[in-house]
This record gives sequence, structure tokens and C-alpha cells, in this order.
Amino acid sequence: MLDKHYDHALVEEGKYESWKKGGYFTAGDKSKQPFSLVIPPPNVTGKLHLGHVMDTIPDDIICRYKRMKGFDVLWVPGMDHAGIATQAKVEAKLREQGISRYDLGREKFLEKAWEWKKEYGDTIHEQWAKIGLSVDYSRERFTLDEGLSAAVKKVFVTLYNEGLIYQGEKIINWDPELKTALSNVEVIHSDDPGEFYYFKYKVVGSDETLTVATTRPETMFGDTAVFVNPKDRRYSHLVGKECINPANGEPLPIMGDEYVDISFGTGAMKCTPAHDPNDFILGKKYGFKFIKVLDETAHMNELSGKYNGMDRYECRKALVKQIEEEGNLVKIEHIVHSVGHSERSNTVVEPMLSKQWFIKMKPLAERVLAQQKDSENKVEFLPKRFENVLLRWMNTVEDWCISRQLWWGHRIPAYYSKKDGSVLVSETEPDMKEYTQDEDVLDTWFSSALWPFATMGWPKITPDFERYFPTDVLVTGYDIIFFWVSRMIFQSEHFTDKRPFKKVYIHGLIRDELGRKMSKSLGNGVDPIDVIAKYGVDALRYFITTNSTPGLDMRYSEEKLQSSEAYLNKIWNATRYVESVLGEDFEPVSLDPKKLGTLEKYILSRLETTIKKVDEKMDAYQFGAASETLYNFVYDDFCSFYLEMSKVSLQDESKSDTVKTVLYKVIREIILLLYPYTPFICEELYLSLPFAKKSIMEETYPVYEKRLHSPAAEKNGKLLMDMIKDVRGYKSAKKMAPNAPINLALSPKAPFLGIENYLSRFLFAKSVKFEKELGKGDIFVYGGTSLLVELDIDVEELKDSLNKEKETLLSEIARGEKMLNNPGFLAKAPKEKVAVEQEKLASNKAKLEEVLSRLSSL
RNA sequence: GGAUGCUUAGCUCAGCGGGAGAGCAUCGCCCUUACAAGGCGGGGGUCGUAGGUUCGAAACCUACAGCAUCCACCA
Repeated sequence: MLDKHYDHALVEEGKYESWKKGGYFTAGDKSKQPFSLVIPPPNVTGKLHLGHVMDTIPDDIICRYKRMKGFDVLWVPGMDHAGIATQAKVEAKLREQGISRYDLGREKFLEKAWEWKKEYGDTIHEQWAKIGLSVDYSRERFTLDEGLSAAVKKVFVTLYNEGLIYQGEKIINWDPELKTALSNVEVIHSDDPGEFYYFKYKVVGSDETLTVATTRPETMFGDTAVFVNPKDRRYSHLVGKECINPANGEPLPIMGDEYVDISFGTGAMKCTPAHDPNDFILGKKYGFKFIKVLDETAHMNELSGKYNGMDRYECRKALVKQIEEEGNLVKIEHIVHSVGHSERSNTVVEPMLSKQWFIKMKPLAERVLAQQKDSENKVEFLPKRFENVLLRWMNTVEDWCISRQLWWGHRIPAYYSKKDGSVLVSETEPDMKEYTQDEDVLDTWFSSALWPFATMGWPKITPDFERYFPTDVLVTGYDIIFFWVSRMIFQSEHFTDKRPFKKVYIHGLIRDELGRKMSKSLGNGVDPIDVIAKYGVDALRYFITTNSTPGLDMRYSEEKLQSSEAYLNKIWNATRYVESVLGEDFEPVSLDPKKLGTLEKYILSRLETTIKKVDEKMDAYQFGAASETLYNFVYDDFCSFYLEMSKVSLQDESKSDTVKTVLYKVIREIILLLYPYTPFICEELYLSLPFAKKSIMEETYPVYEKRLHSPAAEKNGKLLMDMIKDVRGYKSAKKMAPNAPINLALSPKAPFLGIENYLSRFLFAKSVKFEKELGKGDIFVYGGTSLLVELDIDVEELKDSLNKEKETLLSEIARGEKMLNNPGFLAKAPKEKVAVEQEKLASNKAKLEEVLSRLSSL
């Protein structure tokens, strides 16, 4: 017997362990059709947050649903070493102990990082268990494990041999705090307030000056020219002359190039080829020297003269002061401009010339663009619009800087000859007496990009790879389409000739109750573990998947968690009631639709309709719509109506076996339909039912049974529900207590023979009579059936209410007639719609007639 | 500067071509033996504005407004 209240803590206890032990999460049943997906691997940087719950609960729902539908489901779990992020955390921890990574050295530091990984990996495992992820632990992977490392080397070497990976000196984004290069997507641009400095440059051999504006004066030590637009009349006469750099007194050539925007700033631009991507292009074009003036910590180097060793911002301040004192400062403008910040350290990124490894993106991107035109083999996005995000990125993508000056990650398999410095790129290590390995590691996304196929065993062609790849679906947030989704797609297509997944289900981000992003600095993050303690994991799972629309952000809401929990409590109690009715010796009987009563036909038909619709929505990954359909059935049809009705039916011995069987069937299938969303409570309820197997995980999904589907029965039930509702509303309007006794009369009888007892119970009717002609009192008309509520009637009041009803009926009739008299409607509307309208009109006319006759009899 | 999304009941959001829905809040009545973390009933919406397409528009198109997000090298 179930407890009176649903206690989520008790319900959750031990279930996950028993599923794991039962082997239900392990894939491999060859008799079934495979269905596969990979987890978006969480970073081993810390605890899971609600974002991970968003990422993984839809996955879990899909897996549990597909398993019940008879698929061999493989859900591969794993974690990401998260290069920069983890290294930053480990370094921060060491710093607290007063140690730097250089004190430890590479080897020792990596030991510390692995310790970190172990600790947080364990935490993540605990949290997966808490939220109930049905992942196949026998296939768990890590982005730094042996298999992934082999895949990474294979990919690197192959791309290198194909000329798609190269080493080059380019302007990259440099994070001076973490002291590493970053890719473009790791730089976050924000509009920051800043200063635009206008400086006077003396033109050599003339009295003229040229005003040049810059936001980064400290880079002036690396300037090689001043550019103007050759069409700019203000300056065209100066082209070919020289001017003096006010920072260091060096002469700079004044040159003309169409690149310069005449209308921006002063129209004259300084050129710093080693510290600006555009200037770099100009520098290449004109063969300038590339003068680096900043070191890896963004301090000035010896080329900055007396500023040598100074921080970039201190230098800026001092230099501006110097220029001002020398009379060359024109003005300082306060502006808001876009400034790049490091995604991980938030430091202002310094564009800098640097030798790094790159992936040549164009050929890879073109392959993806071509494949997306092939409807058979494309990656389908849900919602569709996100495909455009991918395509636009692929169309404009620049080469990907993949080397990072870190220690935690896949070390680049490039070796330099000690003799001549020549490069050897190889999967196997050469004789290290003759070679030294490249110090750098790869961008963490380099390995994540291989996740869907490398976790299946690639580059080996394993049975898993053959059976489960490509995967069926990937669930992830729109914020990592560039970082991850796009890169998985191009690597997969390049190396396996297949898309990594058939579909991508894109979810939105979870925000706080005020709609703000959850962030550490705001301190508004919500810990899923706290939520689970309070409302239970099932309520959390239900809330997060049913209160959102794919692709749109959602707000965290305590209120909705409460109502989710209330819903589960409702089902809990409904189950408890049904079980109390079934008793110990319950035996189901066969349900012959021909022999069933009106109410049984009704609820069974509604159940079938619900199964069909829920199943359709589940297949389309429309979790909101699926759960809403089930919710309405549970509340309105089952709990509020049939369950209550059954209390009357059960008093009739001859019916009770059938009623019990119906109650059992309906509640059981409700539990099965709900199970993918809230597996813990559903397992508990399922196991408490008669004839339960060892676990709900051994059950199959309810199948739509056509023989039980009956639109006529649904209509009759609806009629009865309407009657009850109307009389209840009537009582309420009359300020009567719901249980105030009344007399009812019905005419004609069919199809409600024998409903007296039900009406008595629901409406507290003293008597229910069937009569041909109904007398005075209030009458409700339902498509040919009339219901009279007999009370002490105030004639004037009755007249008023009848007149009111007359008015509404007249306007309804007018609407219907207008529609049906419209030739366009008759010609173009679907004929079912026309039929519905005709029926409605006829019924309204009948009602009107009744109302009019009653009015005239008063 | 481009692109996308959002604007529906007091609040948070579904619906996305056939007469507006949910949760919470609100009001009224009920301790009816599954559930008071409940039941029953009610009130509350010119579906951002203006045009258009259609027999029919909250839904499709166009413009505009407000909000949000993403992309872009403007010194």
C-alpha cells in the first residue's frame, strides 16, 4: 500500500542503483533496432548546473521512450577535459597554496590536473545518478583517454598530410592572463567605454600636421606607416611624404590605400602590423616589418624605450601624458567600442602576431555546405532556423587556431629535429634523442569535435561504430553551435563520410526568475541538487522539459516546480485509490467494447486518443505538447470524471470487475506514458501495481488500440460532463452550496439510462426522473437531451436568464448562418469543417426553440 | 552594419489558418472516505500597432515600435 503522501526523497532512494544493477542502461541487444546518441560531455571543471540538466534530461526522456518502444538504445556518457577552463581552475587552486605551474613543471602539474579530474569526475557521476541519466557506463569515455588521444593524433596527422593543418605566423587573439592563444569563438566582444585619442603627427619637411586617432596608443611603438584614403582630398597631397610618430619620434611613411574609411575618425590611420588583424593584411600587402611591442603578459618590451616592462595600460596612460606634454595631444574622445574579452579569464584580449597551428577551414566548410543541400544526408535542426546559424558560420568561417600554450590537453604530435629544426608530424613518437615535441596542446574543442565517432571506437572500425554511428540525435544549447556542433559536423563528414547525427535538438538557456542569465558574478545560479532536495528530481525533470519551447530561453520558476510536484502527487493519489479499489485478489477481465457501459467506453476511448497523440508528439520531440496532452487526460477525464464516476459504478456488483479492470488499465498506462519524464515516481507506482514485472524498464510503451476508440462514446461522455458542469455552475450562480439538494428531470432518456445514481452523487440530486415533458424550472439543452433543474423558481429571474440565453443563441445562429450562407466558405472550406458548422447550427436552433417555448409558457 | 527571436489573462508561458489555453495569482463555495501540497465553480484577453493575403488571421505576408540575443576587422 502506498503512503498517503508522495515523498520524493523516499521514492528516489535506491532506484538508480537498481536500474544500473539490472543492466537496463547497457546497449547491445542485436535483436532490436539500434538507436544511439552521445551525451554532451560536461567539463570536469566543477559541479553540474541547470544548463547540464537542460542538456541531458531531454536525452534521457528520448532514451527511456525509445527503449520502451523496443529499440536497442545506446547513450554514451563521458566528460570533457576542458583545456583552458580546467587548467585555469587548477592553477587558481595552486595559487592559493602559493605555487605556480612553473614551480611544479609540466609532469607534476599534469598529475595535479588528473587529481582534479578524478575528484570532479566523481562528483559528476553522483549528479548523473541523482538526475537519473540512463547512460551506458560500460562505454563511458573521456576526451583525454587513450582512444580519444589516438583519434586526435590520427585526425591531426591526416589533416596535416592533406595540407589542411598548417603552422603559420598570423594575428591571433592572445589571452595575456592565461598566456595562450585563443580561437575567434573564444573571444567575447562587448561594448565597453573607452577613449579615442587624437594625436598630432608632424609632416616631415613641412609645417603641416596630420591628426591620427587611436584607441591603443601603446601599440604606437610598433607602427610602420600612416594610411589615408588616396581619394581623400584633405590628405592626398601628403601621400609619399613622411610624418613623425609622436610616441618615439621615428619617421613613418604616409601611404594611400582604399581600405581607409574617409568618414571614420580623422580619415588618417596608423598601421601596426603585428598587433592588429587589418594592419597585418596591409603589412603583408606592402611588405612592412612586423614589430611586436608587447610580451606574452601584455607588458611592453624593449622596443618601447623607457616604457620597457610596463603594463599595457600603465604605458598607455604614461605615453598619453608624454604626448600631451609635448603638445601633440589634440583631444580625447570618450567612446563606447567593441572590445574582445577572453571567454575564460575575461581579460581584454590582445591581437598579436604569433606562430600557431591552424586548420584551413574553407574546404571543410564547403563539404558541410554541400552536404546540407542533400536532404537524405543532412543534419536536420530542430527548430529549423538554427540551420541558418550553422550555414552562415560555415560561409564566413576563418581558419581555426588550434594550438594553445597550455599543458592540460592533447599535446600536438609535431616534433622538431634537434639538428635542423625541421618539423615531423607523426602519430608515433620518433626517437626523442633526435627530436623535441611541440610544447603546445590542442584547443579542447579539437577533441570534442570527434566525440560522436571517436567514442564509438573510431579510428578503428569497431562493431559499435558500425552499429551505432551515425547517432540519431544530439541535444544541445544554441550557445555552442559554433564551438561544438559545427565542428563535429565538419570533422565527421571529413573523416567518416557521414553526418555525426541525423538531428540536432536545440534547446534554449535557463535564466533566473527575473530573466537574467545565471552567472557566478550575479550569484543567481541555482544548484540542481538544492532543487532536487526540495521538490524531487522528477518535478525538476518535468518542469524543465515541459515548460519550454525548443530553441527559446526559459525562466527558472519555483512556482512551476511546485505545480509539477502537485501533479505528481495527484497521480500518486489516483494510483493509491485505484489500488485500494482493486484489493488483494484482483483479476482483470477481458474488455469487450460491445459490452462496456457508456462511461467505460468513454474513458477507454479517451485513453486511446491520448496514447496516439502523446506518441506522435514524443516522436517529434515535442515534450511540451506531449505532456500537456497527458496532463489534460489525467486531470479532466480520469481524475475529475471517470475516477469519481467509478465510485458509483463499483457499488453495482455486476459491473465491478469491468470497472476495476478499466481503472487498472488506465492508471497503468498513464504511468507508462509519464515514465520517460519522471522515472522515479513512475517506477515506484508501477511496482506497486498488481502484475508488475521486476522494473518498469521491462515494460513496453502503450499501443493505440483502434477497437477501443469510439468518437460516439467520447461525445456521450462529454455531454454528461457538460451537464454536471452546468448544474454545478448553476448552483454556484444561485449561491447554493455545492451539496445543496435539488431535483432533476431528464428528457428523453437515451443515452443516459441508469445515470441517476451518478447524477445523485455528483449533483446531490434528491431525485432524478425521466419525463417526456419537462415542467418549470431551469432547463439545459444538449443536442436533443434536456435536463431540468427543479427549484423554487423566481419567475422574473428565470425570464432574465432565458432571455440572456436567447440572445447568445441568436448571435451564435447568426454567425453560423453567415458562414454557411457564404458561397466561398462552402466551396473552399474542408467538408468536415462545413459539417461541424452545420451540426452546430442545427443544435443551436433546437436549443433556441426550447428556450422560446419555455419563455412563452411562463 | 547585418541576422534571428520575442511581444497572447495580473505574472510566467503554451498555441502558430477554422470561435482564445495552462500554471500561479484572484474571487466564491466545500474538511464529499485518492489527493486541503486538495475539490468544485467564477471573474479576467480589441492575442504590440498599421496595412495586406484568405470564405475565414492570434497564427501567413509587409511596414513600424519596443525588448532580447547572435554575428561583423571599423582604426
